[in-house]
Amino acid sequence: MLISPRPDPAPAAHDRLYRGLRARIMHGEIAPGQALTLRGIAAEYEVSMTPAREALRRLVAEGALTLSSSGRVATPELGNDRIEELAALRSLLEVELASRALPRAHLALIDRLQSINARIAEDVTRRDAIAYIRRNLEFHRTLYLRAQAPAMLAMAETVWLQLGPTMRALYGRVRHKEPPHFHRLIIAALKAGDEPGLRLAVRSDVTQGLRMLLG
Amino acid sequence: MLISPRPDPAPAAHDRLYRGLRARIMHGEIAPGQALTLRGIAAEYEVSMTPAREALRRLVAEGALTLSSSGRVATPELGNDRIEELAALRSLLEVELASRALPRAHLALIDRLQSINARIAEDVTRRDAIAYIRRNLEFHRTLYLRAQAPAMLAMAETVWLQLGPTMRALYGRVRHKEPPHFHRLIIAALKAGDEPGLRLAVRSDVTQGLRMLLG
DNA sequence: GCGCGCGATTTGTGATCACATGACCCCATG
DNA sequence: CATGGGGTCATGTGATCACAAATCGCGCGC
Repeated sequence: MLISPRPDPAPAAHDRLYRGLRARIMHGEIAPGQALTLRGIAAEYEVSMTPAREALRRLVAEGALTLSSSGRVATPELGNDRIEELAALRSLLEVELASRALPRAHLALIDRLQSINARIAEDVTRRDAIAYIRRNLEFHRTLYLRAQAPAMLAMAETVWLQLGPTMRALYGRVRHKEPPHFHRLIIAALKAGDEPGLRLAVRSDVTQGLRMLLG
Repeated sequence: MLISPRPDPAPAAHDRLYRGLRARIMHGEIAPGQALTLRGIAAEYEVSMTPAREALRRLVAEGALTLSSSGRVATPELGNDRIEELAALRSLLEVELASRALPRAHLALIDRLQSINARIAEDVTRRDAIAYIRRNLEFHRTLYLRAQAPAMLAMAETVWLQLGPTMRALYGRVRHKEPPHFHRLIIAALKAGDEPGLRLAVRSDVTQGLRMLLG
């Protein structure tokens, strides 16, 4: 009796659409206010409307897309107060996640964070905003995975998702010259086992980018 | 030029299903581990499978339902670590929400909270667990609405949703004799404008109920 | 030249159907 | 009596269709 060598050959169409769209939104590949049509998405992924509807509905439920009164979906155009609120949420959640990850952060993790940070520096000099956003989130997610708090991490990712299109607009117009300063503070605090310093560094890193969007 | 007297006569079927199911889950009317079938839900609400699928998918996206590997949906059966994590999330979010509501809390709000609290006492003596859960959440939501932080409130409600079926199991087996003690502390702190006291009272109230579920 | 209204087209909603898969149950067999 | 196999039924997935409403554009009239 042989076990099938591939346990799941078909990852379900609606899930494929969901993952693809989610990644594009979170990484800022879609501008704020851009409308997405059911038939358009369906045609792009070469499926029917049904899975496209489910994927979009799921993203709307997570706040990644807004649903107009007539049912049209589009990426959200965030007002200043909403951006401020989401930044506060990032602060709350990510400071807690970092704090929980601290006692579990061993050397291999710090090495990984430093290598991600090096790649971020490359993306900065290459002026690649989308790659920068993606790797910045990878930096944070790598750290927070050590917190062993999946529900909390999921909530943080939901916030990232909601900020995705806006971050694109931000990094698209701001000229980045410095590699991430606060990331080095985070790594230093991790090395030193300095929890208050880590909390401050994470809060600063999270707040920094969004603050210039408000001014 | 006349404006139509009823701007939205048809609240959309899938949304009606979503709201109905969401309320039932959040208020603990569905036991943990209970399976929900597409055709069953569709028949219960007298619609076809399509809107039922969207409503269930949306609830899955919010964490209110879990999706097995074969696509079946059921209310989640939470492990102790997950419950602990969700309680920590409630603490984080709701302490912040209460803190933001404090400077805006005027007398009318406190009166409303006290009247809700009185009804909770009635529900306790009546041993009505579902009514108790519903009014307890109403108490918290009424306070947090003053925080003017819709995204944060939405996240808190998502956590409530995930805890809904588990809370039912909790209050179903615990014999409640005392009316909510910490609610009175919250009201007292609001009256006194005592922010540290308010934070402590909210954290205690949120943690109290879940702690006995872990032991 | 400008605004308004009407019509064609786009778009979301919901129903129905065909299909594949996983679950469950009953019975035969050791 | 326990156990395994086979078949039936239940269930999720995705496609297609009909319909209604909203949107956009074009042309007419002022």
